[in-house]
Amino acid sequence: MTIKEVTEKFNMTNDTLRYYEKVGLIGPVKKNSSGIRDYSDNDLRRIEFIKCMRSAGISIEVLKKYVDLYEKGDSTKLERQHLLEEEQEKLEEKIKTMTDALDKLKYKIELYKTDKLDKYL
Amino acid sequence: MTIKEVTEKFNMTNDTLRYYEKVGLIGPVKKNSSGIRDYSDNDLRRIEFIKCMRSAGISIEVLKKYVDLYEKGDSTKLERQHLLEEEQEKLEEKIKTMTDALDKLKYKIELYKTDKLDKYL
DNA sequence: TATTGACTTAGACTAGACTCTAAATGCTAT
DNA sequence: ATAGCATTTAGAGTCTAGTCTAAGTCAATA
Repeated sequence: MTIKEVTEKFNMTNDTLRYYEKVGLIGPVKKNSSGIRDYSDNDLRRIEFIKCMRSAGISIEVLKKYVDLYEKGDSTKLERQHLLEEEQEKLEEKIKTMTDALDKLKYKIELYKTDKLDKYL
Repeated sequence: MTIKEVTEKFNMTNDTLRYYEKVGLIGPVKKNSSGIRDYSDNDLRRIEFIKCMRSAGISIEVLKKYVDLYEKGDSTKLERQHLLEEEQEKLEEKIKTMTDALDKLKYKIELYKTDKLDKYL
């Protein structure tokens, strides 16, 4: 699959794809005889995972660490699990923070709708 | 209230407080005869709101827009309401995105725990 | 009175994650 | 075979949201 097709499939730019490859999140992607990338199913699987985790705000640094552990083989399984568990906790906290903010936002909007706004921001 | 007390109350740095003031999110904060900031209750209320919205990822640009509308007076009420409603939608989407990612993360962790991990990242 | 520590400013710097540029090469359609 | 679009690289530039630095002022204390 060409880079163009990948960008369309996952709705991301080719710059981002090459950037992820450069920092080692994916690939190195196989290239054909004239040097053009040909993404494998495995590459696509990774990109999907990475994209999903990035959209949740997990940093490239953490993802890189996970990928590196994966590359080291089975002996890193437990460490990988712990890394994911830590990220799970962080993510749960973030969702909670955002849900709290959402509630406040909704409350404020309700004040606007019912014209019960006080004098404060 | 001094800047120090505010940083402690809201657990943020004085740099951030002065930065928010510089870009017009709060204040200008009243200063005493020797030029030192004395935050009012109103300032504190704003800081709390701003901090909460920032923690949910709402950009400084958007918050600045909201503050500017507020400063313009009652005639901007409807516009402010719409702005908040837009942010509410964005926030709900973000929370959904993150919840989806969290589910995938949990599933993956479950694979680790039950040793049912496949050969992929 | 001298020092210490909090506060002030303007402005430079940083981190993270892209995003863009330039220059070269490749592919495809006319 | 040539126009025109896609792809490649290395490396520079951008954006957001702070964070840090330097140089200075001020109040309280030893």
